[in-house]
Amino acid sequence: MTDTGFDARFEPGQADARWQKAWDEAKCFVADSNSPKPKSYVLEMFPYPSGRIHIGHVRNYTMGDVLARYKKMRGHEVLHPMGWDAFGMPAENAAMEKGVHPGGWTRDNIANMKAQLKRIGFALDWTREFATCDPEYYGHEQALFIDMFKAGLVYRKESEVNWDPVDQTVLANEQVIDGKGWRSGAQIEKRKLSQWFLKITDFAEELLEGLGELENWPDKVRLMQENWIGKSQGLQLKFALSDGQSVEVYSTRPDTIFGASFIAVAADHPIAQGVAADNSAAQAFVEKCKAGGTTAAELETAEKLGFDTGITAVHPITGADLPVYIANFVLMDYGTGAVMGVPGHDQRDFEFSTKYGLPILRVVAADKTAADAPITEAEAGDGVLVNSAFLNGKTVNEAKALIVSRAEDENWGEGKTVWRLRDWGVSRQRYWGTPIPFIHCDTCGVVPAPKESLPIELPEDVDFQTPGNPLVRHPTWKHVECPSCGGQAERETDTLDTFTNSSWYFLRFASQPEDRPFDPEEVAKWLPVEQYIGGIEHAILHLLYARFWTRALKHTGHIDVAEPFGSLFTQGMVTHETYSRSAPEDGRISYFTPSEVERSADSATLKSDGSAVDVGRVIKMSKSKKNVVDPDEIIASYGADAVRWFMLSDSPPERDLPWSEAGIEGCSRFVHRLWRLFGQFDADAQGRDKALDRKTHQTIAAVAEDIEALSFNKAVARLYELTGATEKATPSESRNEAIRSILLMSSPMMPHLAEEAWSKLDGDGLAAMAAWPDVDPALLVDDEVTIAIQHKGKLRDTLTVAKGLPKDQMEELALASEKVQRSLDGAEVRKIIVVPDRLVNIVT
RNA sequence: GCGGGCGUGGUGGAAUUGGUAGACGCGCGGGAUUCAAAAUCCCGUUCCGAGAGGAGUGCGGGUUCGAUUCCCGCCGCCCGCACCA
Repeated sequence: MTDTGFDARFEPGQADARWQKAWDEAKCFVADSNSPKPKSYVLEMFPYPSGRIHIGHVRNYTMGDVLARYKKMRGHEVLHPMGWDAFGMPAENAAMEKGVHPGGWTRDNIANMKAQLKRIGFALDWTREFATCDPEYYGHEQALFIDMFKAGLVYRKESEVNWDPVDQTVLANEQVIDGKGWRSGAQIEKRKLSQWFLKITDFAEELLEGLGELENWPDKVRLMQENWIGKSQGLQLKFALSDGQSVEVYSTRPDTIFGASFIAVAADHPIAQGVAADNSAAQAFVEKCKAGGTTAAELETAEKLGFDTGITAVHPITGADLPVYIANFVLMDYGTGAVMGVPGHDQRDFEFSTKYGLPILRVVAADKTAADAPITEAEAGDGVLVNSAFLNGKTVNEAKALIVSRAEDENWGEGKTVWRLRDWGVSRQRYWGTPIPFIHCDTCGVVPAPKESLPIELPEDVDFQTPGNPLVRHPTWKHVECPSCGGQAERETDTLDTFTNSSWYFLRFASQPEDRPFDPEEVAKWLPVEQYIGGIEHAILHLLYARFWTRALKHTGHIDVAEPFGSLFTQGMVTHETYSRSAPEDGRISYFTPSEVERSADSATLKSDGSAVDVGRVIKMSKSKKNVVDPDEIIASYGADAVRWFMLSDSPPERDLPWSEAGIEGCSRFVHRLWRLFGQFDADAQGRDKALDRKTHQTIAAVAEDIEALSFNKAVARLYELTGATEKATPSESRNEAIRSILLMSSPMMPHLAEEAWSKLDGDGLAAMAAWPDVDPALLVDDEVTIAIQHKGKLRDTLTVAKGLPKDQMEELALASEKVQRSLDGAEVRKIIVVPDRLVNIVT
């Protein structure tokens, strides 16, 4: 055997850094938009610079990296960029807790995390890196925001926030715990502020329609967005009130109008406000509704409460009087802020009616004879109308249409399309975000900042020792001349929701001119993103906002792309079991990190004292439960390739990946096993090995398919199989070809190992630039197949037969089987089902 | 509460479109090598059963010659719910 110069062991400690440097120097991963090659834009959701790369990031970026490297091997010009979603609350929290500046804290974090990413060997085009907190980025965002304003997509309106009366500050939903401020513990109030909104509802129809074209998005994400947009057809109808006014309600079930037993309005509905003005009990109830959380989840899980206003509404058909309630579960933002309560056929209305003793009527039943069946829970299903005068016997859909046309004829209501989607409130009363580029002038009103004045940069000299927004307190920052009249005016002190930063960053990656947000021609070259990868937690908000911005920018003439992400993949979380002990005195639980614990197959002990700890469930890694592993530590122990391989193996990428020490060790063993196999390349070997050739080519085709489908776990399993088969084979040209193919196929996944072996085997240039191995189609098909012989649906025997064997011969062979005859035991054969190349099922 | 998803050995999972359940990895058991260990290699490993055979994909039903796959009803866990990113 020729000496290939392989060292006894692969040393990731030395090889990793060496090859990372080589890729940098060769500018391997810098994307060239002028290249004639087909273009692939591979993008993973960029991270928030929290300080350390999390193992979940590693998984996300490894998947993208494999695809990017694979595409390159297939001859594509690949854009695989990275940047930082750098605005957000954690930086302000750090500023408050540690007295550091949010900007400095963020930039330090970015430097650390970038170094971590580099150590994993990602094929990223770092020349396009930016952070959203760079004035060069958010200045362009300000310009885009002004353009949207000019296009009529931006407006201001009153909207509620969580107000902490002690800290005198606005809190995010996650900072409100059980209705109390997270720091102050004070009862949170809802307070109305004038805030900025983007008219995403103008695009509701388009965003809904567009989902139909996103064939390479997971169905679940499309469905979630569809439900979120929530298009519904219903009836908006007017009820005359006993106090001489009227109330408009919206219902998606107008067919159940004969079952209405009350009207309910939101606490901030004008009718509720009117009643509260001169009724202290009503006032108290409205106040009560204002306390507590603003989130939909809280509203809907809260006990359904109502206040009887004493006003009654006249049923437009029966003329009956219905009581009007103020209710805590009615949302002012949806429909008209008032509903008709039909307890028989809506669960919330049912609970409400049960509580307040209101009549519960059946107006829909399975059939006419069930008209008087008692109602024990709300029945929202289909059926025929009963107890409903002229609607009796009609189906739900027929009844809906009849009621709408009658309402329109008689002029008390009209059919209407209503969307659940609300306009996007982008105002944040915080420092660390994009300043909203507007100026408030007493004379001219709210005017956009001149484009020449952009970027409007955040002031550096701010203090976080006093609660509230530092931009408001800053001595000079907000004072400016009105661009319109030149008089004294003030800057807007609200900043933009950080979701706006992530709504167009993928365009900035595609091109980065200084004087414009992006170059439309470059955008046209790269967009849509060929493969976007990120967490399922972004299924609705981020992805919908990014789709909206893209469409809005098309509308304003900036670009000619409607959908930013051609193909979407949502990956699962990385999980780990937890280690804890509860203190005997007070039962307080303290958690331990995996590195503090010695874990064997059936026990877990704390390294420091050698006694047992409790092993908890496998859950998402979180700092509070300490079930985290640090990428740096494991890379130092096992090398980048073992970590990358672990990220790809076993668990399907869309599912959660449980981290385990044993698993990473297994991966590390495989890295070294491959190294040994690569070292067995024998330049003097002669002859072909037909079976191995077939296996090699089948694997190349299958791995390519798996990578393109992002089924990395399957690609990994196939590489294990081929590795096993190759190890067992005797030296031959075929075996050398198998080794070379394994090397190239493993290159996107374990690039450092591949590069090291490639150089030893005198490969041309860098493995990262090599081509994917070719497949001989003739070797893909087997000429024999194993078929199953079943009797009564149970497996009795298997036979190896020539592929494409005619049905009657398969049947004959099946009946000839001794095992089958024993199972049949002389029973009469009634039917034989034959599936070519698969099975024969004998029915007796 | 509402919307969406997931559930297969000790364990992560595989299984064309309804067609041999458990590929491949981890762990575990046995063996080889070694002064010894590490590393490596070989064999075995769903459960019950000596075997023949039987049972088995969260639970309970259904459709089918045949169901992990399709349908209905439950249970458990996870994600989102508009100011976390």
